[in-house]
Parts: sequence; structure tokens; C-alpha cells
Amino acid sequence: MKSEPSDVSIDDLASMPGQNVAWYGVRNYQARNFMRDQMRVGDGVFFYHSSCEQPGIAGIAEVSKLAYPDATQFDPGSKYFDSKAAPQNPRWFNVDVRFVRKTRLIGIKELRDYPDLATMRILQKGNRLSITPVDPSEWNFIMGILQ
DNA sequence: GCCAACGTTGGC
DNA sequence: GCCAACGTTGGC
Repeated sequence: MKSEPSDVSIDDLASMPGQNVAWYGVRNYQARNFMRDQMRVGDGVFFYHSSCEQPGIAGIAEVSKLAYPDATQFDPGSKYFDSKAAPQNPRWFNVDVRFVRKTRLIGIKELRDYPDLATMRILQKGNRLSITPVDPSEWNFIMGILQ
């Protein structure tokens, strides 16, 4: 899951109440579907810093709450407000994510250098999705290089 | 700030 | 339903 550290960094997550955050504000259908349809409580998450000086994996988190309607879509004062969404018919969903631990920064260049990660979704050309699935083999490989 | 890539919008 | 125009993302 990508986050701009100027918005929410891994350190920010670690200092939040319960070290937990609602992953609100996703307004892309594919990313929404990954949260709503595929993410389950306890699933591991790589916390990726994007749009910053050192893009890359900065820590590990886990899904702490199953997807539910994103409250900001109903809030006219929010920049994520969606006038076409209704509480009876929500359009956007988010999971909650809980801090597990920080890691060393694994930069995007390093990630690209591992042949084992050549097909990792987040590294594909043109990928802009803020949430992408991680194969178990990719998860295990990255956990391995963190040893 | 540039720009490739891609999603969304809206006229037809 | 097509597709041009536009907006956004995000690494560099």
C-alpha cells in the first residue's frame, strides 16, 4: 500500500492511537476492489513511501479491519467528498491497517534489481495503483532480504 | 518541473 | 459505445 510520507509515513502510523489507521481516500475502482474483495484481517501489508525523496518499502503493517464504507465520501467538507455516493449506496470502501514494524528502507531501485521481484505488480511499467496485490513468493522473498 | 502512463469524463 | 481531451500519479 502506497502512502505519501508527507501525508502518512510509517512513523506517523506507529504514533497513531492503537497504531491503527483507516485507509480512506482511495478513489480508484481497482484499488477499491482489492481492499473490498481481497483483503482480509491479518493480511500482511508492505507500507510503501511514494512521491518522496526515497520511494520504497518503509515498513510492515497488517489489515486490522475488513473493508467498510469510507466515511469521507459523505463529508462535503472533505477533499474526498463524492456527491454521487449515498450512505445507502456507498461507492468507496476502505480497510483499517495496523502498524507491525519499521524496516530498513528498501528503495524502488533495489526492488527493481531483484530478478525474483521482476513481475511484482507495483514495479510494473505504468503502474499507478496505490494498492496492489503481493504474491506470497514476493512477500517471502522480501521478508528474506530483511533478515 | 518534466513526462509517460493510465483513468475518467463527456460530446457525439 | 467510441474516443479525444483532460486530470492524476509518481519516478526522475
